[in-house]
Amino acid sequence: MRGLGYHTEMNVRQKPERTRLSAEDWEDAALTLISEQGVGALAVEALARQLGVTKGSFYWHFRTREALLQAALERWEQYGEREIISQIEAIPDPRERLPELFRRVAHELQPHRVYAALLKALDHPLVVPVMARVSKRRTEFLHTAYKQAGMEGADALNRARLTYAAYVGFLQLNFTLGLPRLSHEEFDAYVEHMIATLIPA
Amino acid sequence: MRGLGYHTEMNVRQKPERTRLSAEDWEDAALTLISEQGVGALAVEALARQLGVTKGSFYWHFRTREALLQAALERWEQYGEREIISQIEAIPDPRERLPELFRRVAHELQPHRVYAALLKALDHPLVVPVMARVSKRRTEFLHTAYKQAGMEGADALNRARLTYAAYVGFLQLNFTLGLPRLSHEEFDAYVEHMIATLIPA
DNA sequence: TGGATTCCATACGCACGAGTATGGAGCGCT
DNA sequence: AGCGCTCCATACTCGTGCGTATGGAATCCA
Repeated sequence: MRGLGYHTEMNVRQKPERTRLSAEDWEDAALTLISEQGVGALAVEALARQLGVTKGSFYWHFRTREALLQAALERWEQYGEREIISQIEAIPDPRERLPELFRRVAHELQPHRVYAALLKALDHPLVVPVMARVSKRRTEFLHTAYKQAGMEGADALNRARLTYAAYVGFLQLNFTLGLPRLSHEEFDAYVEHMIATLIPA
Repeated sequence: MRGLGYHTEMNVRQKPERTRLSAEDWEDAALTLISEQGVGALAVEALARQLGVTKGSFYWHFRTREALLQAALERWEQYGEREIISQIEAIPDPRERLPELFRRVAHELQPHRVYAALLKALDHPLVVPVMARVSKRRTEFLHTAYKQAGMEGADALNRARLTYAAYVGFLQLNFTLGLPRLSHEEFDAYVEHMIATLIPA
């Protein structure tokens, strides 16, 4: 569990072994709370209870609640890139990158929980620019991937937009809306259908 | 403006000509407020100010704030279907229905404001079942449309899911995130690209 | 070991928004 | 005219959650 990936040290979130807390501990706890309960549930006293301390601790590390949100979002944004992108870029054949990307993203649902939670928190002014940057970068990544796969300029860009929109919409519909409880086989079939229709042969 | 479509009477939202209010007036005002400011901004005193009355009026028509939300959502759900669907079903050639649907949906952005606002309010327990029902119906409509266009059973269903996910994601990315400020020409090109890739030739 | 610094607890104040109580103005009906 | 019902205003209570003030414990360092 806890399988996100923030925090540099292991052995976090163990109830008895709590000594002193750092700002990063609060940010990590905030991110896990967001991924489980949404941004709206981010309250300082609730977080403090969960960490076994009181508000007094919090307001030593952060000036305000918004400051924590800001820091947590920044942390998430900086951490979240790098991994999958570099893995995909390591694939030699450009025409194999997109299908592989689709399949990997589809089978690692855990890292998308925060993104999905942030998606339904687009009311908040602080998350909008973060999501805008992240979505822009990912769409650009898809854009170059489609170009490397042999598509023309304008088509590659629109295909990238369409692909990312499908990703976002899928998260909303199946993750947070839990719409058509897909079985494992149905889900795989859906992914393969996506690959077949969105990726040029 | 105000161009949604609730309320049976015309002449609503005129400041001086206010006599007595009905429950429907509150529901309509709630929906317009939601489409402009989001569900989180739905406060009874704010609504009352906007309608030129006080809370005393509100709590005569509704037992609680949640009751208003519930009623407004119900109203929106019942009103919002019928129109476009029946228009599309009137098109004789089944293979022309999907492109026409895409183009019509793309050029009537106004009715999607509420849906987009509800999309970023999926935290709230009351909106989840409503959005689930609406999304389910629309996806099923797409499913039959794809079958009528000549696709096989499983492919038609997955294509319908993919299409609707792209729609939802587009709303999130461009509407609420305002991501790549598309010009009118770019937007049309994107829609045509969608038609070309998602609809079988 | 004593002092400075870091981290945390306790106890407040305060704003905001939902819900309640109660009385009053307007209209229909006889 | 008088009564009753509908709709609304005013003035509260109350819970919740942010932020503050201040003192105490733990840790580091000279």
